Amino acid sequence: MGATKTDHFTDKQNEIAILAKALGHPARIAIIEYLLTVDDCICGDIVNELPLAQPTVSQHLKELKNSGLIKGSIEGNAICYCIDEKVFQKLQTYFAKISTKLEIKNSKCC
Amino acid sequence: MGATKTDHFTDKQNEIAILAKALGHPARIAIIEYLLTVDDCICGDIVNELPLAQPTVSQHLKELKNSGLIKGSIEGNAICYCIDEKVFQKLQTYFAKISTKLEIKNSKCC
DNA sequence: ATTCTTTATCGTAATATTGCAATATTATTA
DNA sequence: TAATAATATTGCAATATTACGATAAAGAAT
Repeated sequence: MGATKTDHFTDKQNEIAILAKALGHPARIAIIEYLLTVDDCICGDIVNELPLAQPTVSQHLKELKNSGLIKGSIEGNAICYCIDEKVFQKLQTYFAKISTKLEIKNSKCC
Repeated sequence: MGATKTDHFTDKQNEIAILAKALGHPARIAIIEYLLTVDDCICGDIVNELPLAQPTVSQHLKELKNSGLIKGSIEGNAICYCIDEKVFQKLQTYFAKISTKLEIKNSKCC
């Protein structure tokens, strides 16, 4: 009834699903891609970059942070949001494994 | 509101977001992982494998299919659902690029 | 101290998702 | 053709997400 039944699945499955879900919105993809291009990662710049209101961007940043994909640190008056490399490594490894398994299977399917 | 503003983002961003969103539920991760382990990919087997009712699983399969991650083909009375390798390749490439960019940046951040 | 700047939170409306029972659909088999 | 089997769809309730205006909070600058 609207609530995901996380308890029926493995920790790994839930973990990947949480990360994928956090990336499941174009605004959050845009935030990640923006962070990849800049050295300074000031929240205000992200807000200016996106075609959404400040509270909306703040909410998206919160979700990315909750999932672990980014972390924020106070930088004087502003806040600096940065990508957590380790978490993206995890995703890369996961999809690399899937691709490898698919090659091995050699798709005799459908 | 509550509707995602896809028109403000690039096609590529929307594309990745759609794929990530489709993987943003542990049941759908479980389905993908199950499909990786079997040669036969019969819908009924997926239903039996998952701790969810048949209509719920059918719905999850529909979402995976709509996103392009799997495709279904009629196999007599049953339906065979298979992973679309190309789409997973796309995801792998995307995350590999991100990891590379992160390495180059060498995280002077935060 | 007051004002300004920056970010977060609250409140709320619109929409989407999750889950399942009941039912429909479609192909197979008797 | 009727009964069976496998999936899909419908309808509905509960919850989650998306978006934004208004407002709060916290530090910087005057």
